[in-house]
Amino acid sequence: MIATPRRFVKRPLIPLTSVQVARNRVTLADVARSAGVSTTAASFVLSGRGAEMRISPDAEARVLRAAQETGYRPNIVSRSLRTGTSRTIGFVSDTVATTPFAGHLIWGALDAARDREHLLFIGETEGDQELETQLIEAMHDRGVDGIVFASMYTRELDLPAGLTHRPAVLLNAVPTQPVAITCVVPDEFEAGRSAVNALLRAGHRERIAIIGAAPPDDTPEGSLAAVQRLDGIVQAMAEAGVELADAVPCPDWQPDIGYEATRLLMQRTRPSGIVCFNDRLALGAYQAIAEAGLTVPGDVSVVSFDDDLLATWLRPHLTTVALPHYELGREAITALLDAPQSPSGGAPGPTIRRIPMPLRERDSVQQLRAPRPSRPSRRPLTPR
Amino acid sequence: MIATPRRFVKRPLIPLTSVQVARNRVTLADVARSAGVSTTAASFVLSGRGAEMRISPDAEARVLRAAQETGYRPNIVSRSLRTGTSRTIGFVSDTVATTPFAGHLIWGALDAARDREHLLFIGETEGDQELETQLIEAMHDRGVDGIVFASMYTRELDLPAGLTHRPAVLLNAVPTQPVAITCVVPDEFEAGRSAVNALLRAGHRERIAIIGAAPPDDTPEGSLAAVQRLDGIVQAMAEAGVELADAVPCPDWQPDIGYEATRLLMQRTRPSGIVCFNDRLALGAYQAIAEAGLTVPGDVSVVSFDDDLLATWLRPHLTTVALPHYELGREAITALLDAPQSPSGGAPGPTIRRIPMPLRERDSVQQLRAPRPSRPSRRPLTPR
DNA sequence: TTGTAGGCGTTATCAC
DNA sequence: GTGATAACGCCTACAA
Repeated sequence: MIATPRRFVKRPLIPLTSVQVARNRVTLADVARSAGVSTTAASFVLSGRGAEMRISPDAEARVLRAAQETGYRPNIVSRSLRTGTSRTIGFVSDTVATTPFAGHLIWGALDAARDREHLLFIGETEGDQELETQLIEAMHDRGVDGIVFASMYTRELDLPAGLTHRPAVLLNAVPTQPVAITCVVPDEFEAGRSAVNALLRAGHRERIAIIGAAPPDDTPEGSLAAVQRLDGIVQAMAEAGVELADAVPCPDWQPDIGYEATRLLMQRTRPSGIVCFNDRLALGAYQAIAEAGLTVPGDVSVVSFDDDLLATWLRPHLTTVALPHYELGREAITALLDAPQSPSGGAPGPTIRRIPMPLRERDSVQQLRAPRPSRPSRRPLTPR
Repeated sequence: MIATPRRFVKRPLIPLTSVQVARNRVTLADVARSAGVSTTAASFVLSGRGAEMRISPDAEARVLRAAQETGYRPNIVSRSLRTGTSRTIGFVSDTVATTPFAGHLIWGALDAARDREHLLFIGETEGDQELETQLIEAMHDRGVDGIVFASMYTRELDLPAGLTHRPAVLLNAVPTQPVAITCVVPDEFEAGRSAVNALLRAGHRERIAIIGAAPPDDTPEGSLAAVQRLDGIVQAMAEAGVELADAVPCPDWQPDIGYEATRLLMQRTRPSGIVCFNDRLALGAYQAIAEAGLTVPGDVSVVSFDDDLLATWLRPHLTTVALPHYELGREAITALLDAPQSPSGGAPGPTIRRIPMPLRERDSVQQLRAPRPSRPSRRPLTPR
């Protein structure tokens, strides 16, 4: 009665409903029966606590074998009902489609989730506040262990209802309210410094211009990226003792706007180096520069932000400061799963984790003269 | 004992585990208690079958009000355990990140799912067969109602294990095996016809060349899109009685390849119209044409496929046949949810739903002379 | 060392 | 017309 693995023996007849779902999965009870032990024993063995519970090695082996042979997989739905944990995370963002970035954000999140044996629900809100709440509720209805709430461009946002009750992480965003929540954002300020520094290091000092925003604070509405990139640029230039030659603010960062802005720039200051606030603007800049009969980087050097796919499609390849979307996605999931259970675990404000934005040096910056002996870089002393 | 809504009355003390999850949701029992009826009655009312079960109007009203007031939301996990349906769908694709298209595919799927009150699990396989199986199993462990298995470019694929047991739909792919499964794919063949026809309609007849594949069958490995676009192009030209002037096959459809291919073309045949097999190739073509001191569309007209974001970034805007990613995503979910329950519901082979690829006419095609009086277009008589 | 039993929240059966 | 009651699959306190 012990040795013979009797699979699928008389399962109790269940009253079939008119439309009965096919349930042909192997259950824990099946495994236990097949191994000749109780479901309790089987449960302990399969959760790795067989030794702890002092199950006999023989019984343990039988359970393991039975599970193997029957291809048993635990039903996470029922486990979730019992334990309240579903190995499932909700990923809600304002956009998954319009920007190619979204893919990498999700990619990183998926990878991190997979490492921890979690699955991801995806939801898109298109910025609709009611939809945000609905999605978050729908996910909680399905027992998610936590939610990552993501924005596609770095910004401040009002925390949607339902996020605060259970574990949550903000991705690419910080809350307007002073709530205790973990935020994962790219380090846009350092990125601003990196971008101009690429130009400064190559010897550009005279005619550096920027496209996308203008000091002190002419930036696209609500874009934290714009503000912080600008801050970084301004600070790095001040440190180097270099004047900003020109700046064209842009309401929207699209190629045609970059094109017009650059035409304006070429008439006004004819810069030798341009920092574009993203790669699309840079595409427009390339077009305008070519149209003026000039070349990149021979006549004009161009640096940019984002490291869009576009950056390596352009000729010459564009030097740009990358948004580390993959890392951002990863970090958000990691932070969520590693978070202490209590949301009230510390200071009464957000915990902000800044992810570095690496400079991708390519072919759009002209080396003007031998690099100056680098003096020890003076990093800012004031906290941001 | 009836009228007073007593919420949160003595819930039975449950033995707390060491780490007990906070369960502060309102349950059906809470609602029933609050309305002074049994959970059965409450269940029937809330599932809209109150009348059918002849619940008194008064009781029904009380239940509805109690649910409203307490903000009751059904726990889908437990419902799923009981009924086997989770209002959840798995979306597994080989890539969500590398191509911007993926976003629109997912977008359409999300929208369709939301219309039907379903949530989407997302998974990425990177083409790894073991990962495919793991993901599909992980989703079934969580009780998904079905799975959409998506490819990012149209192709044939081996059906991964675990897909056939429960409802599934193939997106952007057809199975190599003759299994009964619904497939949703873009109509690449008609797209091929549309592309050349845009050129032919504009009066181009002499020097039409193509970049990306060459007749009869020099196409990138495994790409159904390449084969079918080529077929469509060849057929449309044959119908119009026009010879193909030149063709450059490309192993990979990237900008630099398009650039080189176009340079070759300009030396060899100096075409007046080029059909590029995707927009990235077209970007390369633009670059090569400009470098040769020629203009689009003045000297060379360009048509393409995909309607990448790129298409409207280029100057002039690119005429291209769009991949309807949003529609594809929508259709896959719709097909999945509308599918008859039995997988063995018909012919022993895939059911293929072809989604039209619309031509986006923009500024890269030059009208050569007044359009010829269109003779009735001879559509193919042979089935594909 | 192993098994029994109860409960997670819902739905469905079947007596009253 | 309504309300116990059982069951979905899993986990675990507790009894044996």
